[in-house]
Amino acid sequence: MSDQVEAAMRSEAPQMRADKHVSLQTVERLSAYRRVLEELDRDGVEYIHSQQFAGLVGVTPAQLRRDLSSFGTFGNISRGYNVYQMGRTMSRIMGTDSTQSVALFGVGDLGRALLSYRGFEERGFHIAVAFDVDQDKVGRVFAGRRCYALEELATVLPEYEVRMAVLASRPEGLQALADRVAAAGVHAILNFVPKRVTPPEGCFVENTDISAKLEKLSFLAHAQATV
Amino acid sequence: MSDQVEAAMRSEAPQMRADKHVSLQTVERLSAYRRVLEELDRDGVEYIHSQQFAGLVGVTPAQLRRDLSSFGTFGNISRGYNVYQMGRTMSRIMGTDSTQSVALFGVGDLGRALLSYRGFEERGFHIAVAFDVDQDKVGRVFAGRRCYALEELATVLPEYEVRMAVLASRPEGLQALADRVAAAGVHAILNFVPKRVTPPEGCFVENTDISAKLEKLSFLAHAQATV
DNA sequence: GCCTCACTGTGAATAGAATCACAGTTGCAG
DNA sequence: CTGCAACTGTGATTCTATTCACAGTGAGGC
Repeated sequence: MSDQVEAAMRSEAPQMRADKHVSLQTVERLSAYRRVLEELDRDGVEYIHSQQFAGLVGVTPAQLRRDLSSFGTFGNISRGYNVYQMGRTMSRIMGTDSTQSVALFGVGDLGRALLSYRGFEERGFHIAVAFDVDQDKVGRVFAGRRCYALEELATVLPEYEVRMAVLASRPEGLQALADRVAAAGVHAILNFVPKRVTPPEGCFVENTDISAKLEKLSFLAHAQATV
Repeated sequence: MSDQVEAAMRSEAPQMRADKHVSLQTVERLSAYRRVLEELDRDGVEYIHSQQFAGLVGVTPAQLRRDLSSFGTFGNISRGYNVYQMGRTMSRIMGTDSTQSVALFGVGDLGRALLSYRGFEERGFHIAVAFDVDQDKVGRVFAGRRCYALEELATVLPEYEVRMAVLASRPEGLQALADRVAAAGVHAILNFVPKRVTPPEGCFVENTDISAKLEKLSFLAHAQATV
């Protein structure tokens, strides 16, 4: 298969273009696309059409094609999309084709769970280092990762080549923490703390509030019951 | 303050209406609104205008007013919104004014973290019981919650009056698991497993893929660097 | 009691995302 | 080599969400 892949890469290298603007919604679907492509590749599928592919991801074929078209042209008409090739391209687009170091802030219950969560590694992310304010935790090693004091931020982050951060700390002083992290050169923050973070200059913030998800479900279930 | 609250509840009971259709996006913002209202109440704020309120939540005042208007009329012109009253109403709308029992499926790293995560209780959710396929885990008690075998589903769920479920299992057989859970009378499923679940009949499914969030951030950070 | 001021709730306007539908292409069969 | 069948990429359209902007209203001052 490798030869075929090489051939495919030479003859069918996609016209990747750095498009003006890609919708955030499209970006969110990208990882789902990549995951399905990986599965297909594992199953030995070489080409797939938008119809079947869309079915596996759970979107309409039109939406899939539209999403892909923001990044260039991938499809080989009447053969469909080259699974391996496109998987690689997706990874390259998302910047996950090589492993990236991530720092964790807050080694509480959630933080420790994230440290032992294997899903990150599978997708090209490695939590390399942890930080906490609690002096009892500083200096200890959790799931193979050393925990530093917040004060050591500026020296430790460059050492581990960290460019992304995950926040799982207490809500108190969350914004200040985010600001410090951004100032230390981090450009993207994933926030698990149920409190709003105003994105520091030059830094993207993504909020994930798992209780909010439950609340949404609760609303839907109740609403349905009432109707 | 309690007297005032009582008075407020009597004199200013909001015109709650079961509106035809509420946008999902509105629902997602609801929990943010409620969280801010709780904070304001703790700080002793009694009334607040849409301008300041929206600022705290991070939305525009127009959007806030529009969102609220799907549920009825809350505002007291020229005094603004009654913080306590509205917080209660939000809880009632979301069905979180009384604690709800939730079942957890999969007691791996993530599952155990969720068991010890205190955030759920604070918002009216209680993980009452856990299930796992691993015979080593069945019968044990994790963070105060007993772990049952999947086979006991049908008898145990009603016992704990569970109406919502959280999935944190292996990806294998995820859809089958979701179907079984729904068949046992659960109407809402929060899925942490990075694999698509087709909602079973009469059941809502909400997917939360934390790696996907990191991938999104990675894309944004890279895109910015390229531009 | 009346006037003023500023706020809410909402119709109208805009922006944005998803879908439709088809022109253009390409592999393949004969 | 020619014609067919079916797929992609995309302009046009529809649908949905957000923002604008203002009519109507109630609290407070005088």
